[in-house]
Amino acid sequence: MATFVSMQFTFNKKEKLKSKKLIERLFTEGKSVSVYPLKLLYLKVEHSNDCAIQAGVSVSKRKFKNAVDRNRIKRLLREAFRNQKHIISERCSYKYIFMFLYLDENEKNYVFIEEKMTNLLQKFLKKTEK
RNA sequence: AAAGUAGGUCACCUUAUCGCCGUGUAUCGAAUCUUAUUCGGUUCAAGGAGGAAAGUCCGGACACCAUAGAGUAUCAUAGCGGAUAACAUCCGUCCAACGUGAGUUGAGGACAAGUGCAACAGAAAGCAAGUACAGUUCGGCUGUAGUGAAACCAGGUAAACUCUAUGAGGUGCAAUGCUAUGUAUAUUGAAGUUUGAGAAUUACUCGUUCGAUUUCAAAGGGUAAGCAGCUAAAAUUAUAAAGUAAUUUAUAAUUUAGAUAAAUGAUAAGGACUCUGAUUAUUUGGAGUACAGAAUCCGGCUUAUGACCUACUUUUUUA
Repeated sequence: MATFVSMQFTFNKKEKLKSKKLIERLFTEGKSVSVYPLKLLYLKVEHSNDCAIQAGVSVSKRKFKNAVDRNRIKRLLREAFRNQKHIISERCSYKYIFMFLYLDENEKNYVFIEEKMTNLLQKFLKKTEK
């Protein structure tokens, strides 16, 4: 049981959204939830591998000009999702693909982003359970 | 001390917890034709962005295209000598310009091959003229004066055309090869008929290669799937020798990222440094720690940028 709990905080290659086809579908057909400055695009998928959720992260080039800043935001988002994803994985029965977008133009600290991530995921659950 | 010139070094550190990436070891499970291989999980171990990784501006390595051949055009380079795989880079040196100086910069081949251009002044700086005076063989023939750096025959200018010498085939790792899935019709090969519309090759010309249609056979568009290419190299460090130096040679040691919506992170505590407020002569509060992220790999150039060190120059002060 202890191993199961520790596994919840991982975010390895399998859980990353990689297929370009799926990403394109997500952007065209996906629905969205947002808690500023975060936005979540999601799509229910039939065929997938073992993991319940595949997630990706995206930061626009217009808002953050330098690659260093973009990387920084992506890492923060990924970290926040990694720590909070148990909210979803415990209660969600379908398979989804996710894409997180960052909308603000300024960099925020980790505590702020993690808080927003929690709110966002709870909002997502409420919306899908209805 | 201030202002400057040249060169070099480092790129905040430590610990804990939770994660990411590939590698290796051990182990567990599954698959296959063999005690071996492949795939997946777990444990442990050692590693995991830069001096510019950036701009993509030069030069190579490497790969493919088979005429990549000849000529023209185009582009690049340009004192002299050297280094290098190569260069528009680097080193030495001469000359010129700038700076009080340490130094910096150079777009430094040729104008007796031809063509073009030239502010102001001047009648005129080529194609058209011409002022004054003097001489005269009476011909706008000769001389002098006036303008100007230069005046009718020479000079300046090649970040003007041009000439000279040297060099350059094209496209780029989304190259290219293999594997998987698997179908319209372009493709390839062979044979028959046809002898020419056209296509490809570097911008053009020549040259070269292909060719229109029918039948048969093979393979294949695309899917940005997977694997290889993919990191051990013009490598790094140390010592010695040669050379003014760039650099070269020899010996020894070391192994140093390989991701692909793209890993190299997050949090906490402590320390270091900088700025700053208070207090005061050692404490304490706050803020900050530049520029910036590998994407086939090297050598440069350019741009961005924090701190420190060394040598030198000028000025001022003191002795």
